[in-house]
Amino acid sequence: MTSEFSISELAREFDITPRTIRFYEEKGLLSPRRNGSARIFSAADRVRLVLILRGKRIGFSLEESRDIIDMYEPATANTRQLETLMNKIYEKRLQLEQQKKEINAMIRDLKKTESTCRDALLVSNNK
Amino acid sequence: MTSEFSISELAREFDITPRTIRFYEEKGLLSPRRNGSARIFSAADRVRLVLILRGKRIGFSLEESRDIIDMYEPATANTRQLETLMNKIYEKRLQLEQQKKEINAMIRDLKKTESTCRDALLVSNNK
DNA sequence: TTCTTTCTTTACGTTAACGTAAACGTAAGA
DNA sequence: TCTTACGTTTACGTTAACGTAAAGAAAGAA
Repeated sequence: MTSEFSISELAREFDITPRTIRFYEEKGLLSPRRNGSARIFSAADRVRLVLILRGKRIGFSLEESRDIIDMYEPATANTRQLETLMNKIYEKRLQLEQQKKEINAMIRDLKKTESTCRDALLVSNNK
Repeated sequence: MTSEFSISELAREFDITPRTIRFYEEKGLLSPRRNGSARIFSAADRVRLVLILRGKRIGFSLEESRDIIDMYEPATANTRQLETLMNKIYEKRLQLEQQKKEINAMIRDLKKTESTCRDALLVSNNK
């Protein structure tokens, strides 16, 4: 019950095509185990896919997502590597905070427009 | 002092190329006034450009940004149009809220990794 | 007047992120 | 045994979002 998946299982679950998954592997974002020539995806592979798709929704390129995902697994790094990694993580967090601000600004503007619309509707209904 | 701008002025201010601005016009996101053949950008044009660039940072395509920006100017719409517009705005807001959640999730994960790094550094320094 | 700057249009090139199709292997079911 | 389903690799096609270069107009400085 070590949960493994075929390429089409994952494709179906996340509503993407097998081609997309193969493309991610081609770009070094995934490296599933093989059974002969067939790909076998572990639970960890699945998690990576989830992170890739999340990155997409946030607006990251595949390269950015790969960089971020690689941060999640420091593995066996020395002190120097750990320090530069922490800096990278900090930078990414700043970037994400910035994106949140932009999103909030856009939401605020949309709310304003929405209330303007509502007012216009009230006027046209009460006249 | 009705603040107008040339194409290169805007390009410099936002650190993009004139080509990019022309491209946005080509795609219907901008429609600056003309003096002969030269483009003259109003303050309103500049605001639209700001919104386009903000959309990019959030991860929107130019088409999405155009749709959103068009929402900002209901102009002279009838009741039916206003209602569908409000629905669109609502949808976009939901999408943005969702993006915020994804960003928060990513920040949370990065924080976890960061503290893991910090722990590793402490160990290697104190041993 | 010639040079430099800034603008224009037209058009072909480039990168990312896949789509699509060809050509083939393999295993299960009618 | 034939078909259907799923898998593979290879390779060319497509769209978005510009980059880049060519060729020329207009305007100001030396």
